[in-house]
Amino acid sequence: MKKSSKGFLSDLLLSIYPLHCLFMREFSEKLLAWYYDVARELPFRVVGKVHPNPYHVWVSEIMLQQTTVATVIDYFNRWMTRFPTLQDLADADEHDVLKAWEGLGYYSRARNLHFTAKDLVDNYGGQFPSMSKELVKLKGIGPYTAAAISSIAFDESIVVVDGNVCRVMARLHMLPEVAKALEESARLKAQKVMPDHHCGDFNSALMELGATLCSPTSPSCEDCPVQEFCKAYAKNKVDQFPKPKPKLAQPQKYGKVFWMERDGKVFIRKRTEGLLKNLWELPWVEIDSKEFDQIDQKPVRHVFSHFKLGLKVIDADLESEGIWVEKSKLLDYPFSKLMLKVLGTKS
DNA sequence: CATGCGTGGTA
DNA sequence: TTACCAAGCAT
Repeated sequence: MKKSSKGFLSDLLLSIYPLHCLFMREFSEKLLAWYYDVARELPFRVVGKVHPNPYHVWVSEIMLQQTTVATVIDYFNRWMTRFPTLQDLADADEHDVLKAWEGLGYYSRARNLHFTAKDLVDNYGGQFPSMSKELVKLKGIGPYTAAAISSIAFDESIVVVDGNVCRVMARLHMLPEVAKALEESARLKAQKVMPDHHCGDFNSALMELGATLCSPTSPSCEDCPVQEFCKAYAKNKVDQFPKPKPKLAQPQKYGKVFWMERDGKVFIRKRTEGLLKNLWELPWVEIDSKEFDQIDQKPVRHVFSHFKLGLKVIDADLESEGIWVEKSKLLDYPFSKLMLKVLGTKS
């Protein structure tokens, strides 16, 4: 390399690279300092060092998908009592796994958790891979969860990109994208300020910031540890980021539930596919709003992720695929929240 | 890449 | 009451 070009490069690096480094370090250090100050004690979190138990991290991260911390805490504690180790989960019956998940929603998470526990025991020597690029191959583990496990339990320097991180990055850099495109922009921006160590803490800090100060509505910018880096704040446009994505209306559906009781036994059936797969239910069919209105019963209403459902319960006596269960044994079976509401009306 | 997949909290 | 949204993944 010629002397002149080397000098030019040196000048360039001296003028740009240190600035970038400085920004990176300042941002990360200020964010981490804030997090170490405000971090809550949680049964599935260890702050200040690498988490010693990948199984705990895995289970908690799966539970935390689209689910609030407050809801997860009790489920996590009960789960670890019921299935203390990966091996315990691998050895369990799916019935018991779904029962432990009952009420938490998105039940494929529980089915995949069980599947992957067996997969890890059978094919990975019961050990978790430490790299996110390996973890992501496991069923139920996507880019978010893979990065969460590898950073929190193995200190891999890879960012998690969830709704919080997308929102924080969208505001810091005034990112104009929405949905998938925003996720990729946010990933690039976040990875640039990702430190080499304390990676799990850094990721947790980013998410905690989004979950508390940098909230969707009425963020607390005055208390923000990284306010000085925020472009949207500087331009007084925090409320314009991230850009809202167009949403579609949720259809309303109706149904009638058949309450069948003989000799103290109640008829239930197991769902075998699709929505709420492998959970149990009282038999029911979808009906139109006209028939729904003609049934003189107080409706049970429930909101699913993509439609709303109203159900009315009628006494019936017919035959179909299913089993008869003692009323007192009904709750041994895993039901969705919807069915628990329906059962609640009959007790 | 858009859509299907639960539930609870909050404005 | 409605609308929105929360530490996503599979297909």
